[in-house]
Amino acid sequence: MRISELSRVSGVPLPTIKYYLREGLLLPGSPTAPNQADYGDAHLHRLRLVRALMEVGGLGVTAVRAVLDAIADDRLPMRSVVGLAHRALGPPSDSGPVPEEVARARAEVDRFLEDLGWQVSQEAPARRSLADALVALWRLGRDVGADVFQPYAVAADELAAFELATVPTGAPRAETVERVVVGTVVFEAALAALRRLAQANHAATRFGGD
Amino acid sequence: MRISELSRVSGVPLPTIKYYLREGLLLPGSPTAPNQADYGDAHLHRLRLVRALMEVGGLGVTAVRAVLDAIADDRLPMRSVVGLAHRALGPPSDSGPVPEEVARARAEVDRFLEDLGWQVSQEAPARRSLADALVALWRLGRDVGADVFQPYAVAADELAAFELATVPTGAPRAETVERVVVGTVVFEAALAALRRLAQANHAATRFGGD
DNA sequence: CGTTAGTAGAGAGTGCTACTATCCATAAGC
DNA sequence: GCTTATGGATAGTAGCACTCTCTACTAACG
Repeated sequence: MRISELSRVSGVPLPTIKYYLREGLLLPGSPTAPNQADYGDAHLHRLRLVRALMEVGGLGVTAVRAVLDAIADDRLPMRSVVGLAHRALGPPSDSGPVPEEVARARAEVDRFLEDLGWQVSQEAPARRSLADALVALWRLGRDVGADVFQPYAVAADELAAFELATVPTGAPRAETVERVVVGTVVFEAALAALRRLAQANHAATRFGGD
Repeated sequence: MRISELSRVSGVPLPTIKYYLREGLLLPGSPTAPNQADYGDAHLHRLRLVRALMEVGGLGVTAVRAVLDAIADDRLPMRSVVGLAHRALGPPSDSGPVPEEVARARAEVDRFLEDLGWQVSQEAPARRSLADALVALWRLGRDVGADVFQPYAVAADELAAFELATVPTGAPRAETVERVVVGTVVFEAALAALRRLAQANHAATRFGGD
């Protein structure tokens, strides 16, 4: 199929597809002439993957490229790919000195995770995200420890166990990797949406009169 | 305290505080002279609230303003405030015609929520977010119904019930409202982070050998 | 066979957002 | 009285995700 058909089928504007090609998010089609190239189902699938990561997951172009590169690299062991996807999703990295409050929160989060018995890389960006959430609570006057997250940790653990268990075992590597990455991104958005819906439901009964 | 002290204590750059004042995110201090004003603890707290919503929650300036206005408006019933906060967090709104696939996903999500017995406003933006997640799965070749979200809905329901139950009853309205809004935003980020950490933990055992 | 529409590739431009810099007149602090 | 800080306002910046425009072609249609 040609680029215009790819645009029509996917619903992505043609200039945007060209932009993705320039940015290396899409592989070039196989050229049939100096000014003509052919795109296949693989391109369509990849384009949809890109859009899902950007629109549902909120990733930027560079983050998407990082994820795609990790998926494509056959030498990487599976769990590194998950780690790389998390790195792309998470905050960029430390810039400048870390306030004392944040350092304290990170230490508390580290201890909390250790108490849970979770084996997580020390560099996982989600550690910092969690610490940032704790700092935000402190700054708003909530005098809490990392153990406020306990109920969330229990729920997250159950969900993660379920998710990883439903990943098929025998499938080819690339397929498995993509499935895990898509699951990470899409179900994160879904979980957030469901939590808000559940909140709205409970708020109706809790604050119904007021 | 003066603006420079507010900047020093909060860690927010002074020009940024001025910007927030211009944008109406912060109330002006009480003027002590034509070019001097005094800021109190309320300003500091509000500034921290703004930063938490932006940095942890990822809200934009306009969304933050909408949330703050909703909090401040005493006439609004409590559950409307929650709804407004959700509206600020969620996708902006429909622009242009809705693809048939999306309409189908929305219908399926609506039926799913009805089956759950949840009482949620038809306009809740989280409905659309959830439908978007479902569409993304479809486009990536996963032939699933809205019931893939079942385990997530169970977890979300438990968490929401717990969260709303821990809101103190007797507190002044403004305090309660802020607590609920902060909880929505901060614990959403925390839950996402914990899910990734739990995934990393389970991935280590699941894909340990590879 | 000619006309029209589509194509690859690449550089420049756009619109938006969250800041950031500069200016000025005035006021605080030593 | 001199340096530094302040409020208020206007203008400028950086980054991002596109989107436009241009050139030199070529495919498809009547």
